[in-house]
Amino acid sequence: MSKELAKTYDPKGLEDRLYQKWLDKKYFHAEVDHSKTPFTIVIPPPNITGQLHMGHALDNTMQDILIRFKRMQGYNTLWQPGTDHAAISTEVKIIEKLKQEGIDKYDLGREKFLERAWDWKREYGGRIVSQLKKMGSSCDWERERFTMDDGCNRAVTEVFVKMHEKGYIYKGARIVNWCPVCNTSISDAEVEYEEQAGHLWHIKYPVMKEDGTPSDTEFLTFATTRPETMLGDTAVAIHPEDERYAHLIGKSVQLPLMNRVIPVVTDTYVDREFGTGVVKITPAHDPNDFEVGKRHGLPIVNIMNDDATVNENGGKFAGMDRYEARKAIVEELESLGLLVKIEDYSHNVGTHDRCKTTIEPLVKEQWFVKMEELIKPAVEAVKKGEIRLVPERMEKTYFNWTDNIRDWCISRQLWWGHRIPAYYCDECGEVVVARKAPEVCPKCGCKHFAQDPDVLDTWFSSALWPFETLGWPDETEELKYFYPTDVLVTGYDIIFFWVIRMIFSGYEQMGEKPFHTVLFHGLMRDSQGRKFSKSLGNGIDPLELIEQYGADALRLTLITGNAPGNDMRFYYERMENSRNFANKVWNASRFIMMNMGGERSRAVTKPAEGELQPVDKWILSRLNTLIKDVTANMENYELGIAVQKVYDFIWDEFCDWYIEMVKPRLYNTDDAASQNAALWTLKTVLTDALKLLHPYMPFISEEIFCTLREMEAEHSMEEQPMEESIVISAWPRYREDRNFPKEEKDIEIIKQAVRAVRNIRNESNVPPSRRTSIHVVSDCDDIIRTFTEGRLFFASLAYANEVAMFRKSRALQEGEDKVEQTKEDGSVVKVDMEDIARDAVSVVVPGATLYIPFAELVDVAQERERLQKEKKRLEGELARVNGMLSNERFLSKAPEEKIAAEREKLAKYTQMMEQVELRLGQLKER
RNA sequence: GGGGUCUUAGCUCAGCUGGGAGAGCAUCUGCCUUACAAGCAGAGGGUCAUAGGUUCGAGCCCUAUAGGCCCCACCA
Repeated sequence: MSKELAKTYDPKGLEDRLYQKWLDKKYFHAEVDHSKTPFTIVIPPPNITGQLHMGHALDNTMQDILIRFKRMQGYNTLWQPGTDHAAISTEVKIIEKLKQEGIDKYDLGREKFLERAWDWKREYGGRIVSQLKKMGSSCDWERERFTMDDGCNRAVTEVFVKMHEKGYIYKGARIVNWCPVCNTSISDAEVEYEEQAGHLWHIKYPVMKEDGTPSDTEFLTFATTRPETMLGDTAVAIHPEDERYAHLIGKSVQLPLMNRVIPVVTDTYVDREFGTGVVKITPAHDPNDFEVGKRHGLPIVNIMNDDATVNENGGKFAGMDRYEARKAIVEELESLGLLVKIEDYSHNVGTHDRCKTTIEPLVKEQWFVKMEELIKPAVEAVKKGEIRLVPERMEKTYFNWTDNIRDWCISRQLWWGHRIPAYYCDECGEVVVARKAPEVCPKCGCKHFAQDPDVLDTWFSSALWPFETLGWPDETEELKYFYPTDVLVTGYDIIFFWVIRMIFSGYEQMGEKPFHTVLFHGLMRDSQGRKFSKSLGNGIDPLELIEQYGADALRLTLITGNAPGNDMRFYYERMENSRNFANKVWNASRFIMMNMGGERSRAVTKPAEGELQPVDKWILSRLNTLIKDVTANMENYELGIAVQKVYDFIWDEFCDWYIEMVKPRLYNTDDAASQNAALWTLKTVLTDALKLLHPYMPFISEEIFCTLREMEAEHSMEEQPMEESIVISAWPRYREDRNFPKEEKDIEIIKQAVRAVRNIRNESNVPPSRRTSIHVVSDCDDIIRTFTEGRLFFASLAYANEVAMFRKSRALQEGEDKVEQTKEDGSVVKVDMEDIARDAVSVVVPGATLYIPFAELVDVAQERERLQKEKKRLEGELARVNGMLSNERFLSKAPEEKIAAEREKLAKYTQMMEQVELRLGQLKER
């Protein structure tokens, strides 16, 4: 392996190589180890049909960041991976594929179909996994699971049987959401409501006379959005206190077209204000009507086949599609004079979230989970804070669902999935729910059983994911050690489908929460804020982005500038910026290594504290603060904020300031101790910065870390050797002995001074080639010392061609009137301080004033304007600070530090004001 | 109908417990300076949606209004 980094940063090759190394070294593998604290995340299992999309990329990046962070902190981390069989999605895909081959699902038969499904799983199930690896996900792949592997199958059966025994699972005829295209029932959560323009048909039914014949004059008029369901009407309802219809209570109406006589019932469900205050009741095809029907003992007339055509109960309309029938029925009613009017009406129509087909409410025998009791611990857990939702506002959404919970329809009329462990006796019809097929009917003793043909909702098995993947229902060591898991990371869009169901399942089966924190992220959108979708063709393939920019850049892009739970737009510009940052890190590292190794090979040793120069202490201190802040942010799941701080530190403070400040020391002096201190600081800061960056950008940080380590092994006398990989290195710790507040302050002042000089030069159009002399007057010893002894300051300015000479002077304070000035040819002359003051532009920085001769900065008018602006600003600041400090309530209430800070500001501003006024006075004199 | 959320620089968004308005991109100026032009040094640009309120002090807390987005809900 080469000891040097390649000339240019190129993530290609590098990333795959490192990932393979991590796998070989088994860094991601976790074993039960009671000497360490576990930290566990279970992956939201991607569908086997799936391909990596931006949502996965974001989701997995967040999880990987947390896992890598905790791993470095010394936790025994397990990121449990796996895939989901995705019952309906997969089944639809396979049916499509079969269709292309000209094969019909039903002709093929269940067994053959399942074979095809397993083939599919074997072929494509691994695809998403290899794509996750491309992202750098540090999952324990040796523990990969699948929701339909043997263990999960056992778990599902176990839960089903146990809950059935407890009475939590029951079978019953209920209104279910039926998808006529997918030919299955679906749960409430899978129904998506869509506003559609429709019509409101006003129809009237004749009231029955005493003699049993329909009246020609008296009618009950009502409105409906679905006239075709009238074929199944079994009553008409009015409000019990509606005086308009009081005389009709107990009477009947004739159901036209079917010539059925149906009763008029009273029910408070009817809203007197809406329409005519009359509602037709179709118990078989409307959830509300179903309830009304139950209350009044009305018959249930199902008029619809599973494919949404009218069945034999629909009389002459039998065989028609639901929309054809609607048309025919309206026409016929019109011809009978029973259609009053048609209004335009827009209303919410339920559609199936997978295929967008309008769902049909139907009465069906289905399996349900009774939610009332189950949900209680799940509600309590969040209320008591046992489970924390991040961001907190998700609790509202959570409770909104739990408060209005309805029984969960779990049976699906599909083939791909967990088959329901219910068996029906061929002879007597007895239902046996058991872990294994029964041999003998407990009721009639016969030996022939047929298993329920239905399978379970995908989410039934997903709900068990946090414990079934750890070995449940067996009491494995893993289960005892890793459960409850720690954090669940997922999008807020599946809070109902999955999060809540995992929580109540955890409490029900394990008697314990499945995780203590749920970290929600938002949805990824395109640059125009639209969802990524196939039909829009606006999808962006994360794999292509990785190919072009690298996984590190993609990860950084996804995590920056994003708050938990907020949607995020994707911009290529941001990818470029991330890649540029990676390049920056790469090059800074190259610079450091160039100086450590190669021809100028030096042994870097830990310097004595006295050998560290103020700038060294400054950057070490800044790093120390950074470590503290970033760690706190990450522990609080503020990943975007944390990485932003690392980014700013590396690019701004470390690269643009520290490295520049240190260059002259390395290039222009022979002071070995100083050089060593600089190199040691560079290396130390880089190493820790890389560690802070590693969870976000694992590949580049590892590559640099390892290269550095090799150099280190050769050149350093450091007592603590670097770890063999950054993956398993120790997270940097905040150290009191690396706090240098004084140096931090001093260097901040120097930075301000440098900026001020640059500014003036820039504003005054001083060409870079032009050298400028600057004289410093200061009452601050520290600054003078930094300016002089820490030559790096001059040098860095010189590097930027900003300062040629620089001499200390306390002339004004000391009463001296001459300062030394070194000319370019090296000769030293004495210059009158008064002359300098009069003929110079002054730059005021805290604790010092810099004078730049006018001769070199010509525009006096501009300078005056600038000073006046500055004066105005200072006046504002002073007013603010004075206001605060003269406020008694502030003084009594505000914390000491704050008051002290304000006092400091007051002093600072006052001093600055004096300088500005002085300078303005000088300018006038001229 | 209920709830959530957003409105901050030209664009997209950060801004953690109330105390000196930020980033990326875009624009303008000047630099090929021996890690990096995927770069460096600067500049311009904001009455933090509107109106009230609490507070010594509000982008941040409260109320109302306007507009956008999202979720939930059985008004036929």
